[in-house]
Amino acid sequence: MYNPSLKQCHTSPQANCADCRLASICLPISLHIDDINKLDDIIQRGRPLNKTERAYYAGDKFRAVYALRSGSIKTVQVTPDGQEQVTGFYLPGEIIGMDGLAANHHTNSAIALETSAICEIPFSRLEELSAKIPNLQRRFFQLMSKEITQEQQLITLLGKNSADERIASLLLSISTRNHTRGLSAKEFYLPMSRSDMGNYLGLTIETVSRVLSRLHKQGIIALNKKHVNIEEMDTLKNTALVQMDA
Amino acid sequence: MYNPSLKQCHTSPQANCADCRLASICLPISLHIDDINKLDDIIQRGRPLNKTERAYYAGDKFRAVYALRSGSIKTVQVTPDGQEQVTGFYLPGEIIGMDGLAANHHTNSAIALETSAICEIPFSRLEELSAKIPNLQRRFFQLMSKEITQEQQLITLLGKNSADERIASLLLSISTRNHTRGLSAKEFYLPMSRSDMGNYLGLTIETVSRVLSRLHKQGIIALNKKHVNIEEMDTLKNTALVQMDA
DNA sequence: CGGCGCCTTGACTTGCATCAAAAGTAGTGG
DNA sequence: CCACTACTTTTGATGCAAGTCAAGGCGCCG
Repeated sequence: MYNPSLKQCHTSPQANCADCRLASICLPISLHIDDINKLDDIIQRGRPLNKTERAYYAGDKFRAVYALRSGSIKTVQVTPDGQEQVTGFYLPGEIIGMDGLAANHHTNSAIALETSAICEIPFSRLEELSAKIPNLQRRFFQLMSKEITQEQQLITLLGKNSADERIASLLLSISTRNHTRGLSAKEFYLPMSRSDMGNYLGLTIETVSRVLSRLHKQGIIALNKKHVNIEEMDTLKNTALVQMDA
Repeated sequence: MYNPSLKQCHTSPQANCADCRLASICLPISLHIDDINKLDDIIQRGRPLNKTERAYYAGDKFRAVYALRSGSIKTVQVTPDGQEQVTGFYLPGEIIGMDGLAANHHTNSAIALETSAICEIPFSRLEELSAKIPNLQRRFFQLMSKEITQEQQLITLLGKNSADERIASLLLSISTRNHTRGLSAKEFYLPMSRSDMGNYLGLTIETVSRVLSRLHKQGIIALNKKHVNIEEMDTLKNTALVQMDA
């Protein structure tokens, strides 16, 4: 069931962390209420991004990380020979921009897949605050570590798995992450194009389309453009072999 | 030129960070001398690992991260269906174990590829110290971010590049990392087996062997078992297209 | 010197890419 | 509201890079 309340979130830009429906999965996890308010003080909420607009560009000086409040975002790297590689898809409550820390400039661009709202968290302030709030420091270390382990799962997927397994894994990843957000694990929209899926999974657009059609014909998923309904969850999980988790 | 002094490093287990030849590329970068000594106080140096011994096992409770002092290490993930995926190769001065932070247990095993010495850095102490030394906190954030960006480069490599490009990229990665350590960029030993290389790059052992033979026949590299001499650096760089950096 | 891993090489197969074209969808302006 | 254009997706036919299967070589160690 597609939950339109998500769409509405970016219409209340003044919402603070303490009230935010996503607080339980976002940066503030495990913080005391007064620490949440301190965090809230440094967060900047701008106007929503329209589809194809960018939160930051590859090459931009690194100044902040961003929490996605609503919508969805892809991160994209440009290779030296000018090709684009999609490095991740992000859903509300997830943090983007941590790639910029190492070299002090972003190595990815973050592009909105639909109208999206983000909370900008200036990094220098976050650093100061982390030094004062041990749980926040710990939380941020954890978020980066989670990014690392997730990327390792993607590496495994790209290194070892067939086209069918890759697609099934991506569908299940989005399914479980939706579920974590109180949405349906069974029925959801894919915010990205076939081309983005293929790029992310190391497949051509034709292969993505063929695999999705096949899963549809086999009755494992119902598919209408970007709207997916997982009809046989167990079969899909068997196909995936590897569960990429949230 | 293979520099045997590297081999000797693990024979001086009492070395401290301030004296360590690797300090300029390891965790202590940009720390004041007294801060380095504080860091040094929490570091534990055990006996060297023999080949195939593990610094930690996947599933182990996360207690520490580890700086590699000498030798080389691979990190390996086990997929649900029992296959192994090599997720990284590590050289002296590099930090391993940051995968364990997110879930509070390691998701990889760290396996010595040859006799190797490591510095164990208990994480709870590192956290405390990071809160007191801003440069250390920053440095550790940077190391994790670097891990993220490097993995994204590997994802791109696996998603978009041919067998030749993957092998060339790995050779160049090891070359530049050796160079950073004051060793030759041109001539070096590959510490890992063909099987490890293939596993890491998403290729079969036969393909790795064929590509290396081809590079050899073309005169781009000289190859004797694990000993590599890059004869035509520019050609190799052209083959790689993408430079995976240190 | 014989057995066991690791690596190389060759012959054959196959999954996915490539090429091509048509159908579907969205956006724009008259 | 429809016509027109441009983009995305689907489907089909063909080709190729890398996988699989198989055999043999090399080095190491007891």
